[in-house]
Amino acid sequence: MKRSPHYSTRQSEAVLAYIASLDGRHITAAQILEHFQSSEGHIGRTTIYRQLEKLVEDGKVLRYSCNGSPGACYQYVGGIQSEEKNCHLKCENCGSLFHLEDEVAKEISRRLFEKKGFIMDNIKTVFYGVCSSCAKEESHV
Amino acid sequence: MKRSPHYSTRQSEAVLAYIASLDGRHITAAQILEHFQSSEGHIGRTTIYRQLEKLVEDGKVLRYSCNGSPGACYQYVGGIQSEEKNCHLKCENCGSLFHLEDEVAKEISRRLFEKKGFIMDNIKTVFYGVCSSCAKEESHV
DNA sequence: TTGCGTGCAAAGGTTTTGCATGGCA
DNA sequence: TGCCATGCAAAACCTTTGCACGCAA
Repeated sequence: MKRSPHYSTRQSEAVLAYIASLDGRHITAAQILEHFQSSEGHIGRTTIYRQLEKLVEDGKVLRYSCNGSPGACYQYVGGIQSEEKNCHLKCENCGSLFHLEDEVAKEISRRLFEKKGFIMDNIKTVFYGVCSSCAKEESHV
Repeated sequence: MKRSPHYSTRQSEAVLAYIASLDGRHITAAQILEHFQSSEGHIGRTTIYRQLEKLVEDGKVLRYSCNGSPGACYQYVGGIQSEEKNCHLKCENCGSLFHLEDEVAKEISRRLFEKKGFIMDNIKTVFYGVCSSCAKEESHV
């Protein structure tokens, strides 16, 4: 659980910059790999996986699987969660990511503790579902 | 996207029966594989994967990834993808997976809907954190 | 100088595919 | 009988590891 200090390298900066530049959209590991194979600033596969691992540990990036397809997806959340350590809501329809107010998160967290003695990790926990805009659209169809 | 008619075979029945017998608990592909390697009614790897694929297409079974661990998880949902299915609590320390009582899940779900208009997907949502037994141990250390 | 970071090659594990055979309807 | 299903072996994937070298602090 302890974190070693991170060195700043060309590769670590580039991976973070790239995934952060997606503005919250998610991307597959394969796509990241491909991006850094082709662009002039080549980065090895191993390094990319290891940087992603660190970003996930740091809570800057989320890792999850997209719809049963093999291969993980990554999504930058560093900007969202920097101040408050909030949970996220992930819309399975449009892919948008929302952050949950601290108040509600705490309430849920407390509930889980009372009922199950479970200490929720706000950074890692992601609620999946359908966001309000998508729910509206679906009801029209 | 079209479905061919399915033949009923010893293997297809056995796979469905096994996963349905878990009463909603999920299971990894590896565990299913193992089960049918060892039990007297041996079923080949390929067949198991293909049966699972069909069950997922039919909506009888859900496939998702358990956190970052490689390998998919499957869960029987019997065609009713209702809001009544349980969420899971995943302990980041010991790795145990717990089920969350329907009552609590509903409460949380309702809260998210009220506050954010977000319709939670109970099946996909996983709460990460530390379970009660691990919390106790940690406090002793 | 120290120890983390990098990247190649190779290993490890999961899932899919080719193909000949078996079995349901 | 006509297809679909099965299962072995092998291929195709995704991710991690071993190891020697590079480089930030």
